[in-house]
Amino acid sequence: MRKEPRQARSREMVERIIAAGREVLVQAGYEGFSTNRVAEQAGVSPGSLYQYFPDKAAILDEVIDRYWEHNAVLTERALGDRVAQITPDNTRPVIDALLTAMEADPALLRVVHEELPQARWRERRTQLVRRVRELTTAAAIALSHDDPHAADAAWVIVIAMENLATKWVLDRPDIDRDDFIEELNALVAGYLHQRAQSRAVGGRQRTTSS
Amino acid sequence: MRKEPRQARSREMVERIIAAGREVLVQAGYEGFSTNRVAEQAGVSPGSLYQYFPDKAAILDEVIDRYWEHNAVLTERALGDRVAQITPDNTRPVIDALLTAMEADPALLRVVHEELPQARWRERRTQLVRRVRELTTAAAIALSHDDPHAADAAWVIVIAMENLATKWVLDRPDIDRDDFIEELNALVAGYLHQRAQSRAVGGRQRTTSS
Amino acid sequence: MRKEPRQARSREMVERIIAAGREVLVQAGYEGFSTNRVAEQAGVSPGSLYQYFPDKAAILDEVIDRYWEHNAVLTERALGDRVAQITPDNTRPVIDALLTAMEADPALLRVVHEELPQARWRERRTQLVRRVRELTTAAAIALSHDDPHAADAAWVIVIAMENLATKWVLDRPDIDRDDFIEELNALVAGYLHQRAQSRAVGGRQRTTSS
Amino acid sequence: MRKEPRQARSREMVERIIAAGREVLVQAGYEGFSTNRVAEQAGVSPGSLYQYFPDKAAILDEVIDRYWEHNAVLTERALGDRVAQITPDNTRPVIDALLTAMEADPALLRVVHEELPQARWRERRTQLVRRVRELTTAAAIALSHDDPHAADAAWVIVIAMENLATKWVLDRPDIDRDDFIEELNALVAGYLHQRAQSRAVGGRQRTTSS
DNA sequence: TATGAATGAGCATTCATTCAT
DNA sequence: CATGAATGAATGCTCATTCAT
Repeated sequence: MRKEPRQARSREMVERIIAAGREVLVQAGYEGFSTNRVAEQAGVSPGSLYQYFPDKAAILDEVIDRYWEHNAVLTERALGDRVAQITPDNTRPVIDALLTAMEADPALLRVVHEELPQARWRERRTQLVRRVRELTTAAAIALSHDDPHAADAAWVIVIAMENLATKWVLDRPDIDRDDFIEELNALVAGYLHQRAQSRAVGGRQRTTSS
Repeated sequence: MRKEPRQARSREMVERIIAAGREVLVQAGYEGFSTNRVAEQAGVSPGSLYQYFPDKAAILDEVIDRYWEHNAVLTERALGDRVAQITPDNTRPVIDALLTAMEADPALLRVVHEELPQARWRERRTQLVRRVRELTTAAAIALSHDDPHAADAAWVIVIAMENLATKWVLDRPDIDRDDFIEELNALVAGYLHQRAQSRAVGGRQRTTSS
Repeated sequence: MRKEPRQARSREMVERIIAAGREVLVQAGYEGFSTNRVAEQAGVSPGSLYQYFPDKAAILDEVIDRYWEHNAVLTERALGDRVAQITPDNTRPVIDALLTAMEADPALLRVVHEELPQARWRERRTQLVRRVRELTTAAAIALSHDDPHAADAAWVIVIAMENLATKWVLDRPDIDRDDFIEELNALVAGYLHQRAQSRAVGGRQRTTSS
Repeated sequence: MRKEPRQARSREMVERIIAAGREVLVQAGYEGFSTNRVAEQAGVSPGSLYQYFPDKAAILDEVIDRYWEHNAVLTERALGDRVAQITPDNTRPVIDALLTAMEADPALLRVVHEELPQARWRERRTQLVRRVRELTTAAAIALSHDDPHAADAAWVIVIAMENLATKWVLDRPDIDRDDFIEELNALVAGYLHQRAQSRAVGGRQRTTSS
């Protein structure tokens, strides 16, 4: 019981450091993410950082983890509400949820996507993606029961959606939000129909050979 | 004319530095790209770098420039050979060319896409993308003459293609190369048909409003 | 109050660096004044310098400032004691004070006068000089109330005094200290009398015209 | 005889390098005086410098030597013309000559006096000074035949003249040229009379003792 | 001789990390 | 626990000098 306050203290410090880390990441970018700055932002001495994290990388890892977790939760929640409405022809709720999640913190989104060495957080990204992928695979399969390439299609859709949504938020192309959702919906729907049709017609045509 | 050998010497040195720069970039990553390492890799003294490049950034820029130029040339050439075969229903040659270009140097592709701060080289990327985009816009318009959103569709397609191809090369999902080309072709074709059809049916349906 | 030792630590470190800086300046000269050398001389790591000074120039500035301040204080004190005895015919106390100040640290005097780019520290020098100049102007005016060239005379005297004293300390000509003071006193006194007399006789004679 | 052209070539190159060195010294200052700049200014390769001078310092030495030599010649010539007019009461021609010499190249004068480490060229400076000193000593002795301190007086006068003239040219105080010459003349004349008088009255008065 | 590419020790400065207090 | 002064290896870059051609 006497340990409680200490534990509480620890958690509080960890949170403070992570919050400061996120702030610094957003304000100063990946290259400006220095331990001194994080410590200063957290109102803590540089040495204290090392009581809670083994090194600078660990702080950054935690910040990024939190970011993906946060996004995953947002998406989960959004999907949970609307999952009933989703069909291969109407993926708008999913896309909307995705966009909403990304629009929550564009500054951090930018740093995460454009400044971080992606390799280090590849696994983390997967977690957000997974749920959407599952749904998509289900949809692809629903449309064409015995498609041996359904998983491929799901991969294509998820990657495309994630990147298009990200780029739309970051690069702000001159496309209205609703129009954009419409385009993505058309992309998915068209893709699935096209595939179903190709299979019905009798397999793939190959015009190239590598 | 008697100066030729000297010029040759210069070129040789420039090439050596750039090759070393590329090597360091691949091996040590963007953060490990230091002038001392480049010099060492080139078997040259640090001072020599500065006879051929004004500063570190210039070396890096040249490495990246070469990369994009290389890709652009490869793509151009590939497209040149097959451009006649391209239709909205058969984008396989374009996709194949794109993949081939990217497969040429996956290690560098990884650094360029996953470690470089994108902001600094945004413009470079555009140059390769442009040619594909033009073709795509043309295709979108061809399919639906008075579509006010043709440019949106082109944006969607180009971003999707670029990212899917990149991710396929880098993340090596378990998808056969030909199958992958097939999927991308279906994605584009399905998308364009879906859009054409939606427009024919009488405008868009909106289920969400933000 | 409990912070005192820390403050003391800081002061101590600053003093150590400045002392080292002075030592390096004297031993290695202006051109040899490098941060690494200062750090080594201070028995400190190069990085530590930058906790107390923003850059190399700041260390150097502080060393020079201290030097001038020290000189100014010495001179002020010396003058304070003897100012009553000063007349146009007896400037010995001023000269003595000036010499005493300069003799305090001839090695540093040498660097300051012979190695520093004067432009950068012109202003500093002025501060010490000013007091003497005021006294001198007063003396010049006292001797000849309505002389429009009194300021010129003050300038001549101050520049001459400063340089003669400096050169005497640095070049160690074979002149006894008391004899030297006597000579300078004669120089000033003779100058002022000569000028007063010339004016009385009826203005200046010009033998040259430019 | 076949060696003549080579020798001529050598001389020419040496001259070119020295001229370039002077130019660089004036334009870029002592800190900007780099071998590369000198070579470039001379239209010569950096390596060639080392055929004629052992190192950078040697070039600089020669430039400074020439400067003092030049000044000495100018002064000699000026004095030669007017030496008959010089008396203890009329040093105007000497001063005028001194000023004229210094005014010939104020930019170089500035570098030589305010940027160069004086210690390295102490001896050179002496050469210009010597002639004036001799004349002055003669004048001092003329005024007071058996003065054991005549040499001291000469030293005082020469140092004072040199520095006052230099400072006048460089700092451009608000003193008319003719007025300035008048002041210096008064300084010398007054000084010599004062000393003669003191000696006549019966030796020196000491009010200070160190 | 003359060249100029190549050198490499040296510079000022930064910042993740440690450790005595 | 928390501190923050101290560290020192590493950075990008300069420039006097050398030497193969």
